[in-house]
Amino acid sequence: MQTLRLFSDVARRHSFSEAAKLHGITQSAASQRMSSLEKRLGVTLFDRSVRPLALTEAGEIFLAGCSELLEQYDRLQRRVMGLGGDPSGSVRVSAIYSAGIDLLERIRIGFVAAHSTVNVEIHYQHPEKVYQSVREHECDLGIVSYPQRWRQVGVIPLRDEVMALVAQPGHPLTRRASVRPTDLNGVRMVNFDPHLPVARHIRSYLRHHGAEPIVEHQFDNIDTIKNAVASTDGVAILPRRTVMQEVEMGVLAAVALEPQLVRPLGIIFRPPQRGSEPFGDAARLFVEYLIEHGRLPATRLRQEVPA
Amino acid sequence: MQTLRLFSDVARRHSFSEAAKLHGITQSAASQRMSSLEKRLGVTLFDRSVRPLALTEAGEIFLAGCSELLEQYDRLQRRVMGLGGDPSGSVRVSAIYSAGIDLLERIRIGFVAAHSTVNVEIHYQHPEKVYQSVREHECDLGIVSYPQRWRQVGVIPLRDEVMALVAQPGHPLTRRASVRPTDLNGVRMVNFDPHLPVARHIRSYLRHHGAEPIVEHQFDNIDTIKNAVASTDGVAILPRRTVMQEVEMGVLAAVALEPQLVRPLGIIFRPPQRGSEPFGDAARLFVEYLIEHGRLPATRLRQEVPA
DNA sequence: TTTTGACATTAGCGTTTCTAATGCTATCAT
DNA sequence: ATGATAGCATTAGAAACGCTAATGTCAAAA
Repeated sequence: MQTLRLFSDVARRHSFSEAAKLHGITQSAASQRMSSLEKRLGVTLFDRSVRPLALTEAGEIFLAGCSELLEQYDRLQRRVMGLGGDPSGSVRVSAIYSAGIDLLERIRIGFVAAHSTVNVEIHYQHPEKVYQSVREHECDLGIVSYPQRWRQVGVIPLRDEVMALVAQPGHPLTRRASVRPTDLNGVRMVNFDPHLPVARHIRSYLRHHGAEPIVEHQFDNIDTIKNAVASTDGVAILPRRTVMQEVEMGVLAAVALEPQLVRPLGIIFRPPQRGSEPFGDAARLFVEYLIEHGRLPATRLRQEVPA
Repeated sequence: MQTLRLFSDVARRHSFSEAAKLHGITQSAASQRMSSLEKRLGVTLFDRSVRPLALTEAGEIFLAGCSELLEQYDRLQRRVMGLGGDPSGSVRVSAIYSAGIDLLERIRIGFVAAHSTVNVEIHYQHPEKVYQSVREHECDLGIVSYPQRWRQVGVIPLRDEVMALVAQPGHPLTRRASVRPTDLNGVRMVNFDPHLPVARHIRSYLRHHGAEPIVEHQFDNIDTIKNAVASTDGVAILPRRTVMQEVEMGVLAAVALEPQLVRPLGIIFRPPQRGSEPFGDAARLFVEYLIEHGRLPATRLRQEVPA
């Protein structure tokens, strides 16, 4: 049983040493246990010939089964131990960078304060990696923008983030109370990398409202965009929340867009296979907390942007 | 894992020593392992103060969970090992005495011949015990007559056994090609114990056809009834199949009943709980074999007896 | 009450599994 | 290319764990 748990951790982290540390044993012990597990099963579970350790096909299957098995065992143990109380265990979250490290960290801290038996790990990654992590059992849930009910993932809408026009404090457009898309005609703009969902939605928003800004640069990460805007005369459309701090410090200025543009954030998870629960108890608890505390205090009605 | 398997066997057999033998270890080892399991869980699983060892409430819950878990693990292991072949493991069957030791044994032998990796154990018990065994996870499936979709068990009809009038070879009624219920008026009869379902159905059959035999004795077991009939002038209504041998040997005579009376046999099983399969792979295979080979060569249409 | 069967307990031993140290190899940076 | 680095494999020895055998205890049956 403990060996399965070790396997699960090794597989998710793609590392013997990390998993070993986590279990309080040496890397050597982990290696030996995994070898003997493979011998028992008569199957190679890992591909050791590549450096971020990979799983073989059999390993993938075994990982999926193990996750389910372990969760089930934990549930059983909890039931038998008569604990109606908090579940224990870990929740692994993969989030896109721009989900807001500050926001998620605040939520995480509040959560572990309320449920001290649960450990929450958040990894920030590129959107593609988030989907992949969820599909490959490397995490319990993912947080992405514009969640798509893609094959192999389920979706829970989380919140709509209001987008705002961002520019240097001295920029002419920042004088106004709000900016309309047509005001951006001919304005130099910094946008997201075109293969990020958010970039496609912004372009679509602009095109449908007849705006044709000059896209000067494209970055795949919010911080770089903020830096670019702060040091040039370009503008950008970013989630208002992500620039709050810079606005207060006077480094950037933000102006409301008219009509409003929102970026939906959502939780994605691997949908239940035949007969398994979508989340483990710890993960479910966290999702509930996330929905409760992660929504905007006063959520405005979500406004659809024509695709 | 192996400990869970041991627990499962101990719980089902209500015996440390038997389970230990089954696992090729000493009773002492089994005792120690179970103690340590209890310590790990922080719960008492067994009630050791009664002699056929009992399970505590927590033990019952844990057993149900373990069964599920172990089956799931076996499935996973098989998948990973790339075996699309026969499942391995044990199938535990509880059957009523009168299901026919000869019939079931023949089926069992045929089955293990075809699937050598599967072990089949059949226990013959009283009907109540069979239901209890199924409900309490002590077996994978049960075989009973007049299966009732009682709470907590699922039902698969297996076969209808034709009932016949049985008497000493010299008895007047055995001269005839068939016997009608009214012919039994005033005849001395040996019947099943009234709290067996089959007895209630026979009485109901007789009453609805206006027959009023004199019920002289009541036994809860077919062999005793056969003995009683063979050594007195009483008659009995028994499944024809169960007296074939005695008829051939000239110890008993059997005559068809008109209208026909049948006793349905069925398979009972504990219905799937949330998300678990109704049978393990080995058990499913056996059930399929049972249905295939356990039905009468030419099954006559089942004839309902008004309740 | 006595007997019997079954579980608990203990000590000692054997196997398993761990650690520590070292070697090997894939990746990365220069 | 070439060396540096990180991570896994392998080994031997040590610690830990689980098993057996023997004995004690208690519930159920006679």
